[in-house]
Amino acid sequence: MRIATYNINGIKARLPRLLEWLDETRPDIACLQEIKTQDEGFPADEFEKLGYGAIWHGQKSFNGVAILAHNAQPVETQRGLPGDPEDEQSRYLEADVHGIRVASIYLPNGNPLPGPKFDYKLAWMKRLRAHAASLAALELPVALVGDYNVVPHTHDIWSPKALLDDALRQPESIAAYRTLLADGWTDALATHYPLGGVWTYWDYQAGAWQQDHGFRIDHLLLSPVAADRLVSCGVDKEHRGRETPSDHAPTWVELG
DNA sequence: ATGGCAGAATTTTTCTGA
Repeated sequence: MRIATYNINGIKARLPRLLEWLDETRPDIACLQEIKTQDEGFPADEFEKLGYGAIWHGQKSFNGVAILAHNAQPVETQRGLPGDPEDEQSRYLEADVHGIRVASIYLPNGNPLPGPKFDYKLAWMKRLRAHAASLAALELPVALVGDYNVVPHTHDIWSPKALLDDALRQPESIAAYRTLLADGWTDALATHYPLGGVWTYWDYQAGAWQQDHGFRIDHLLLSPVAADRLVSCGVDKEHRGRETPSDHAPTWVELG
């Protein structure tokens, strides 16, 4: 079974690319981020034609997450990250499907820093850790996948000097990510490619794609039971080089 | 020190992203 995460940067602008990717790679579960539409604008019919059931949590202009499942309808278990009733941003959606509990995560970027956006990022990561701990107690395998907006190591970016002043590479952001992993979550790509050098994002600007100036921020975190089933994982890098692409590439795990 | 690009909603600009 393959589970993929894909920050599509706008589901309306990206629909042809997204349908093409689904048709070509047929993931069993696809978690999407940055759908950038209100609930009414979600093109569920288009996914149904390809045999995908879907749930989504939209928001006007920004954010927004969704979960697609091949030949199945995801059963929603959580909408919005618990822990702050005043947080109205659509960044977390969770479901049971194909025998696994899966969450689609769009973690706050946190720029600029210092400031309220960076504070929000760190508070969000703290809430995620608490909620993840409650999921770890389940009997089901669990996968927390999405755009974490954290570059975990210096070997996860094209140059260790890049983004040093950015929220994606701040010591506090990285520490919060490592604390989450220390609770027992496996970063699938980090485990499979321990030397790094694997990118999931390339900026639209300054010829980043052409020069392979990327970094790794899309992560698939597996509970111990799910991690035991990890067969392979990777990035559908070629899709980043197509016409009018997202700035992220689809990233996936194969579980046995 | 700054720009470079892209998407959304409109406002031919502004905000957000990473």
